[in-house]
Amino acid sequence: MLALPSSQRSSPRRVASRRKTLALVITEHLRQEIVTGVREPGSKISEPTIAAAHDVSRAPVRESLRQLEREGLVVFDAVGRSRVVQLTNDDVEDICGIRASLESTAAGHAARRFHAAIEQTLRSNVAEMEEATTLDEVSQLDLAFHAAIMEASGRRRLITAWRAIEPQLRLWLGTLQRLREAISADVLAATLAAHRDLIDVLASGDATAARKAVEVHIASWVCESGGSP
Amino acid sequence: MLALPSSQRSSPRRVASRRKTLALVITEHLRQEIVTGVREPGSKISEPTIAAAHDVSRAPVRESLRQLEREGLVVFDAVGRSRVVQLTNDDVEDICGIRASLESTAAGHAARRFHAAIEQTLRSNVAEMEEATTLDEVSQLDLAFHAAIMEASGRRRLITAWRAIEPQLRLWLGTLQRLREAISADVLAATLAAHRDLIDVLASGDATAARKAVEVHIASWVCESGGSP
DNA sequence: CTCCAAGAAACTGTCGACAGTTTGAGCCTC
DNA sequence: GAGGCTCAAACTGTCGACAGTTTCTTGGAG
Repeated sequence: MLALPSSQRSSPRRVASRRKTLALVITEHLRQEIVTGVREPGSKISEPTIAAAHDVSRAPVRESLRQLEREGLVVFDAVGRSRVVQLTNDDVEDICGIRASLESTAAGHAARRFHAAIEQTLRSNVAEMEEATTLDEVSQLDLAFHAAIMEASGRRRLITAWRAIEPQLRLWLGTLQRLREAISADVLAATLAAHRDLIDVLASGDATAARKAVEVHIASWVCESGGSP
Repeated sequence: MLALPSSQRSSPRRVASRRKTLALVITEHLRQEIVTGVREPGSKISEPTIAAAHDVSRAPVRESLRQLEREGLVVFDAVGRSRVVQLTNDDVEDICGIRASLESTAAGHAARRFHAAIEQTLRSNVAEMEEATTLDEVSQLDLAFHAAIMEASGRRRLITAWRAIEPQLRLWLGTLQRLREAISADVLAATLAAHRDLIDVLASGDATAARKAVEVHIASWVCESGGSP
């Protein structure tokens, strides 16, 4: 079963319900397990089991699973059983395509409303990535960088759509990571360079150039290295 | 309150639970009410009220609302209250952009795997549209035409993403409809022509041309007539 | 007549329970 | 030893209930 901070399983439970619903906590936990591969693609997920593991009723678990379905990490069959999604090569290709489109559109908007605070965020992300050592750290920071650009666009709907596929990207990246060992210095250097360039383009305010730059960056990134299992 | 087929409110209720969950029924009903404007954008939605109206408990209602949230028709505030979404002009613009991107990508795939059954579906849709008289009918058929192209792509992920925004498109189209009265003959003719051309391009198997054609078609369609309230 | 406050009403998040269905396991038959 | 059948275990969909909050209402103070 799943490990959980002991505070939560034996305490009155109603304690931590300030704005942080149980469903949210469980969602995050399950998402983590799926993305990191602790739960294998295709493996079954049973509501009662998870409920018991978290010492809660099935209600919040149900909600979590629906949320994860929306994120594309869990799929339900015709009779309502859920399992961890198994991404196909086609899926990955589609996801990357959608992602590229969303991010390049967002970059266009971001270029138009660029300002110091955003630049600050992006630059410190790059700085952190320079220090990063593990492949996992780099991935996290890379996603964070792209997430920051999405936020910078200020477009509610674009952000929503991007959030809906981001977990799948993480899942896929995680799968790849478990196959490789470390990150090649070349790739890291290229990523850093691309990110720096991107910041400059955004700062220039040239929306068209920003869109193009993002498109190129994403296309050159992992997205066509051909999928998983 | 909401009207409902009387069979459902007084009968044993467990009757119709074959594959059709209550949540599904309620989702469809609410979706209909939202896109048709019966429930106004921004209006509050309370679980107990809807549950009572459908003569069910809150559980399926809850699930329905989450589903509608995923479809972008319902939004939840920080304290968990839900309301009908109010689309902004930016939202509409984003949605149309995402839609164009998804559909043009799908058209590319569809062109490569085009076959008689698909052509049949599309052509009969056009035929129906020629007969259509009301603006509503035309809208329905137009959406169905585009949905058919998405299906024809055979790309799971693209279809999922498209389904996630299609209801919002319907909502927005419905809003527009309620402002205008009838459909202009010009627009209808142009749409029909575009759809016929599209079928030919798909049949030719030229993926690049298909992508382009869809992009142009969508761009020329309602999506830039500038939004709602 | 306006503004604030206490109380009531309405809601959401979560729980435990039950019924009908589906999946699995074990046993019996060839 | 393989295959089919029966029964039990496990699951999902739904229900009604309760507790803690938030929101609306109504009465009172200024």
